[in-house]
Amino acid sequence: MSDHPTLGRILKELRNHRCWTLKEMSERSGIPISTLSKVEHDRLTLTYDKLLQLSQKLRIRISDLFAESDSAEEGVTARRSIGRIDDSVRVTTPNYDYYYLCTELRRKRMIPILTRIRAKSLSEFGDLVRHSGEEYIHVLEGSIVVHSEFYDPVTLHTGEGIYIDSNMGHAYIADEGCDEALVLGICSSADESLMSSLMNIHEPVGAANQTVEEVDV
Amino acid sequence: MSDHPTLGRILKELRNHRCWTLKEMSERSGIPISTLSKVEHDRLTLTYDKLLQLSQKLRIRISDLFAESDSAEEGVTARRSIGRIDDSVRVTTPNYDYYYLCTELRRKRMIPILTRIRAKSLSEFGDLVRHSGEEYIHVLEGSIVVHSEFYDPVTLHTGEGIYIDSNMGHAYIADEGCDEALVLGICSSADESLMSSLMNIHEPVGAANQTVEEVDV
DNA sequence: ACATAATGATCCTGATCGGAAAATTGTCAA
DNA sequence: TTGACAATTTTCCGATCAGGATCATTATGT
Repeated sequence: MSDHPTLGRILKELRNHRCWTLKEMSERSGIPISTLSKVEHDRLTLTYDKLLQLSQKLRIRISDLFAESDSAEEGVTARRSIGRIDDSVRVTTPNYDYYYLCTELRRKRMIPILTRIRAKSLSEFGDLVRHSGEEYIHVLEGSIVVHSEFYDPVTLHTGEGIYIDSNMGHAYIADEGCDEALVLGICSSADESLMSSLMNIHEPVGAANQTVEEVDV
Repeated sequence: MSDHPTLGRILKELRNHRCWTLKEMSERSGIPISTLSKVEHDRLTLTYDKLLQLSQKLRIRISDLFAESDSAEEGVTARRSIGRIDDSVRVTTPNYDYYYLCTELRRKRMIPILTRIRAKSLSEFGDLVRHSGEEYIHVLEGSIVVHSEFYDPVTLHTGEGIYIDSNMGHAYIADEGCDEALVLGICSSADESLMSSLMNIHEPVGAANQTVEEVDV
């Protein structure tokens, strides 16, 4: 069992490997010599910003600084999760009610979300939403109008869907004919990484008063 | 540019999405509430050891804490494709009728497929299907029975869904109560072109007599 | 009224971090 | 061998900050 090697050892090996002096490393990284020296002797550790600075100035992956055995997975997994709205995690925003499905599964490549659309006009909706990744939206009940940054609005009825790049501004609003609409959305989680998708996906930028509540968990 | 979100934002999004309170997160991570609160408000950052602690206690990978989008961040794309069954590509197999949606879009990360399920018994179905990737299946009409390699069969009714690792053997058959069932399936495409995914994904291995015909393309 | 959750305000101990001085190591000439 | 001398590394010190405890406040729901 190799314990986590210290940050000092990692930095020292990195520096030796590249045949740098402390001074050279200091100039490249923008971190003073004295600090680097102390880190290498485990008399000091670094904070978030310094680690980030090291990572991008020296072009190291963050995970290397933590000696993380990177993606070691891709074995035969056999996960299964049933998506029922009663077991979902509900997130309400002014425009949508989200029901996150299958939340018990971590690190999925896709995120299924049942969404009840309340907004009925673009002005009511506010700014277009944009985030990384892609998404497919399928209309389950009612009909919706899809507004987007680079296309004319289009109306989708029950049974129809749309696939879009999510970094294009977009907004789904309920069509005039119906009171509310229910859609199934699937968001690609950006880079096989659950977190980065959770970071960016489906958070209306600047939405102030979100309420988050669990339902039946 | 690299709009590096702050550590605070990242932690906050993480916590919100898992629907944890500060207290809960504190207990799980072993970091006191006051510290977490300050971090989330960007009044504080964390040092190496705390970041490591967060990573392993909460089972997050370090790179996620730094919002490191390892692989190249793509440019701004603005694709859009409407998925109507009339514009789909139809593929018939003994067990299923597939309607591939949004086929005009190449290189998508997900593949939406409307599927009409005809098989009504596992014996009639044949061997379980297995392929790479993950998939989410949502029942639109009727109800289905999901058979899989490592789980008991489960019945899904209209409005319910299931997320599975596709390399686990699986089969969807129409429930006895209904004649046919209609489901919306989304397959994660292992970042390959549409064609190769059409070739590999969702083809019962060894299915001999497939008919492929385009409808309204 | 009560409990829970989030935030803010203090206070404190110990750590980060950077500049500058001191110590170490190596090189070369007399 | 000895004494400059420079390059590299380490130590010292002060200003700032991490990080944890505690209490007060506000909002929300029961």
